[in-house]
Amino acid sequence: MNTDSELLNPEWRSPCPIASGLDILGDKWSLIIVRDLIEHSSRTYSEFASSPERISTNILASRLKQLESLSIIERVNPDKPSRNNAFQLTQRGKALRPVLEELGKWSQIHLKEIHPTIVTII
Amino acid sequence: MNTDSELLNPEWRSPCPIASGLDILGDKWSLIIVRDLIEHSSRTYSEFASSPERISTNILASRLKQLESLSIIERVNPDKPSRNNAFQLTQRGKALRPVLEELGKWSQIHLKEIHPTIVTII
DNA sequence: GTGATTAACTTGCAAAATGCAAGTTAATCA
DNA sequence: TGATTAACTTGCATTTTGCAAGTTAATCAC
Repeated sequence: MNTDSELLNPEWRSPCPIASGLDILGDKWSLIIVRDLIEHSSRTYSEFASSPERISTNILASRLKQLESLSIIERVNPDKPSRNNAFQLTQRGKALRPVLEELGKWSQIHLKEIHPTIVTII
Repeated sequence: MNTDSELLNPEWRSPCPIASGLDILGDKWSLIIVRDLIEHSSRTYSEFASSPERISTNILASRLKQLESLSIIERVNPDKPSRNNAFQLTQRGKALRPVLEELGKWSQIHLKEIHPTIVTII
C-alpha cells in the first residue's frame, strides 16, 4: 500500500518535466481514471471499477488516493461520507486534457493496423 | 523477457484509443526513450543507459525491442552490426512529440510546487 | 427501529514486472 | 593479435500488479 510519505513526496528521477510527469502518471491506470473523469465529469468508486478496462479494486483505491494527494482529483462532497461520494477533476486534473487528446489522436492513427477493434472518435 | 508473441500482439484492454496508447506506452520508461530521441535525434544503447534517469540495462533492452517491434524506433543502419548502431525515431515515433510536449507543459506548471528541482524549458 | 443490502474499501497471497550486479559476446582499437 | 568495450543477457531479490475474498458502515425496505 501507499504510505503517507510516498503520497506526499513522490521520488523524482530527474529534473526533466517529462520524466517528472511520468514519475506520477506513467503507469497503466492513472490516466485511465483521468480519462473517465474527462468523459463523465464525476464518477463513483464502483463506476470506475466497471469501466471496460476492469481495474482491480486495490489498484483503484491506491490510484485514487495518489491522484487525490496530488490534487488532480477531489471528492465532489468532501465532508460527506464516502458512500456515493463521487470524484471529479480539479483544475490541475482538467489541464491534463490536451495530453490525453494528443495520445488519443496518435493511437487512432498509429495503432489501428495492429489493433483491429480500436475505436475512432470524431 | 519479452516473447515474440508479446511483441507482435500486445494485449489490448479495450477499444479506447487512450487506453490502447497506454497499453503500449503506459509505463515509466518507454516515453523516456522517445524523449531522448526527440532531444538527440539518434542515440546508442549506452547513451540511453547514461541518461539522468538511469534505466537499468535489462529494461532498456526490453523496451528498445518493443518500441522497434511497434515501429516507433528503428536502427540508423539496419544492416550493420549492433555495436555503435544507434536508434532513431520513425515517423510514427516522431508523431509522439505533441504528446510529450503537452505532458512537459503540464508538469512544468503543475509539479513545480511539489518538485523543487524541476526544470523549466522555454 | 431493525435487518438486509450494497458501496467503498482492505487483506492475503500468487504472478508479473522491475531493479541490481555480474557475466557473455563480438566488433574494433592499439 | 591481445586488450578494450559496446551491446547486450542472466540470475536473483524486491516491488508492483492482479485476483478473490473479506470487512465496514451507510442506506433502504419494511
